[in-house]
Amino acid sequence: MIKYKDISVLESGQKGNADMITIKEIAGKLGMSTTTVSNVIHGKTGEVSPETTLRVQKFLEEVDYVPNINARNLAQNRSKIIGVVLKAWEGKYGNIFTDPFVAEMIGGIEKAIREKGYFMMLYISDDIAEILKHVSTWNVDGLLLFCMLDDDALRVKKKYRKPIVCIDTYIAKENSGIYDSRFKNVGLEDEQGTYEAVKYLIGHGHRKIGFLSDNREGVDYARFRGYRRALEEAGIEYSDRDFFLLRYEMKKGSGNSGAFGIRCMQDELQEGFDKLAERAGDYTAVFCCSDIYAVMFMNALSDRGIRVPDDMSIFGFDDNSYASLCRPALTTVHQDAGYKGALAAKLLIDMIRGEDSSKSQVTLKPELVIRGTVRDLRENPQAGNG
Amino acid sequence: MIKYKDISVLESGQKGNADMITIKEIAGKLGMSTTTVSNVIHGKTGEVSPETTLRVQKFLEEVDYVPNINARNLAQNRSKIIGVVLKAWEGKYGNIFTDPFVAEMIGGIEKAIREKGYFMMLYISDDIAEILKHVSTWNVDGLLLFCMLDDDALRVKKKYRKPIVCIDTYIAKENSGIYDSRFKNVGLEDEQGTYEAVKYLIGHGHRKIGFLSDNREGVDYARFRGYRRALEEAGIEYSDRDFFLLRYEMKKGSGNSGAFGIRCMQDELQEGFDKLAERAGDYTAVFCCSDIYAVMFMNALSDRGIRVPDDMSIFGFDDNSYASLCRPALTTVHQDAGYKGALAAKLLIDMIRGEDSSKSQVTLKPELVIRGTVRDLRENPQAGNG
DNA sequence: TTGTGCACAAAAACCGGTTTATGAGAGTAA
DNA sequence: TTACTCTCATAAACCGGTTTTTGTGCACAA
Repeated sequence: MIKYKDISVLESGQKGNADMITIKEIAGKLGMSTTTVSNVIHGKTGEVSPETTLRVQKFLEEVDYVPNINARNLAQNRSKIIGVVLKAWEGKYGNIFTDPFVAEMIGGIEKAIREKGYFMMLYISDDIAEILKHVSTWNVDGLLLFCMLDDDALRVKKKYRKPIVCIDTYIAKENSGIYDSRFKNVGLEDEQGTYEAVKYLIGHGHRKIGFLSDNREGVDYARFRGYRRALEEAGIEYSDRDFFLLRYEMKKGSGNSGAFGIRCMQDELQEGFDKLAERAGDYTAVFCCSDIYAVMFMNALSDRGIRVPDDMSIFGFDDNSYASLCRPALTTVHQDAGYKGALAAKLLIDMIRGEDSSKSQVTLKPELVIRGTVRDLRENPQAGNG
Repeated sequence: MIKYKDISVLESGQKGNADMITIKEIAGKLGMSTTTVSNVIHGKTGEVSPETTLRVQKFLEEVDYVPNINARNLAQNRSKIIGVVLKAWEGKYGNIFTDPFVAEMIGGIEKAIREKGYFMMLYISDDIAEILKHVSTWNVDGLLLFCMLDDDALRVKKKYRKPIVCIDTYIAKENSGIYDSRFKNVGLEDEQGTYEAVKYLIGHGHRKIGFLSDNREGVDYARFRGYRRALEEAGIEYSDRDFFLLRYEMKKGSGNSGAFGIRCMQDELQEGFDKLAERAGDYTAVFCCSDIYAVMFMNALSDRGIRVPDDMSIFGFDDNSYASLCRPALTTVHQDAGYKGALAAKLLIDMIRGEDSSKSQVTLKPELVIRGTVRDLRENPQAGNG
């Protein structure tokens, strides 16, 4: 009976979001077209006379006009939102943010995104199918992927048509062709960093050196290669027993049955370390793939009376806040998580803006940070080492 | 010359987001109206015949149709996004996420939001003006505020017309009227928790008890009241000297010049604790307003040879991951940050959905967690206390 | 006087969905 | 036969912006 238009005339535009004034209403009240108002909003001087511009600006200010972002995004086919996706289980040790490395990285990402005038949508899931489903609906301008292995990253790329930057994804050689103007990676020289760390241990007289991690993929595998290289170079033999593998299971009965390694439930991580600590006797040093694991391992050692660094030396990785706060402070491989995240975000936004920076991969360099958890076993330590 | 429509006819709808198929195109290819397709998508059986429904569903599957979220949001005037806003300086100790309490809370929030089918936009700023500016443009369905004092929360409420839940905002009595169906708060019995902690210290023979914090507002002020109450009850006098106040400055020269307290730059926090530790001699125990400060303070003590708990007892607050990982493990007041965040998110989404749960404030109860940093000073300790 | 170009503003198409109003045809009761 | 209801489908309005196209009036050159 009554049509939309009639109603809107009757109620003079009081529909929908009642307290939001629209550009049409403004144009109506000022007796001009929406184009003119829009032009003023976008600072298109030259299209509008100075007087009109001023009049519009004043009015906009008066009514505290805020554009409807959905309408704007629809018209411009963008969103100014960056999707940040972590592929992670809940509770490696609590939730993924509790890992100081992740926390620092997210902080760096958030800041970079914000400073570039974008916004950040954060999404965590272990289920790649779920991730794929959402990724295509979000309509975000770009994607930042973290904790994602080859296959998953490839699948996301196939599904999502806009720019993507991965952090710490190690694309296998056979897939390395996927890097293009729409897909980049920011990583770290994990292998080299670990190589130098283990070389440092060897240089300080260690020969029985364990390698501690919870997996054999991605970043940790790169670190493992560095470890192996350092051992080989020093003529030290490696056996699988030297791999302090801690497999934890999300749910009872899950987890692929690896040939070796300690198993534990995700919420009983410390128990897993306690068991690993039983094997410590044969070693003088253990390289740990993350600081947090290093700290938990140190606690397990200390609980059985093994002192660090007197009885056992520990090398960590990341140099996160735990490393400097724990006592003895941790000797570790430093990487700047915040910077890494920020860099990835910047690369992504450059891609979104079409300012493409030729580089398809950026690889940062780690640094050793010597603190108090490595003992010098040499009989005549050379000067300058400690 | 050539109008839009002509072009679209010529190119058969190949404009805009080239790889996105629209509902109109689908309707065209199936020879039906968009209404019908839309009805199928929304599961409005009863409106569409079973055969048509099936035919549409099959086709949607085939072309892997994904609705344009901006168009949908515009039409429905919603976004399915929750805005999570932290008012924080960068780098209290790194960035705000590095605080395990915040990290755990964000984790809880993210999970709750995701499980309810919403998405999370994260925004951090110390600048309330900037926050206000964005808050009104985002068009998110609801807002979760954290680290926000009275005034700021009120200003946000004034600017943003949809549901808001604050976490740990202590609305002063004169403003308590702001709680309504659009505004709630989730908090903790901070005063009571601290009261019990300090009472525990007193019960273990401590009389000279310091209170350590970096501010005198919000949550920390509530804790301070609990501390004072416990002292008073035990007839212990308090002087401002007992307040171990650590004021840190974001930029040189900023910071209101308080009457007392140690000052330091934000990136020299440990130095600040070192100075605070100089005053430790007069005390047998210090209650710290957060675990992270407790750990840093303990490190400062240990650096000057003061042993915990032998020479000095420490009580923390939060029971975050540092508390259990540091050695000696920290005696502290436990609160479940993840749960707190999740609860706030759930409350908010209930409000968005119109399922209002009468309660305008939810206050959780803390618990003491006794570990190894408090010494029993009594000459004849009663049985059952450690 | 007649173009021609320019500054400015308005009209209308468009983004891609959702939703209301309308209608056609079949079945049924009066 | 008429009227009414029901089912299924379509047309068209609508959300609130942006952007292209068109139009008008005026100055200036030919």
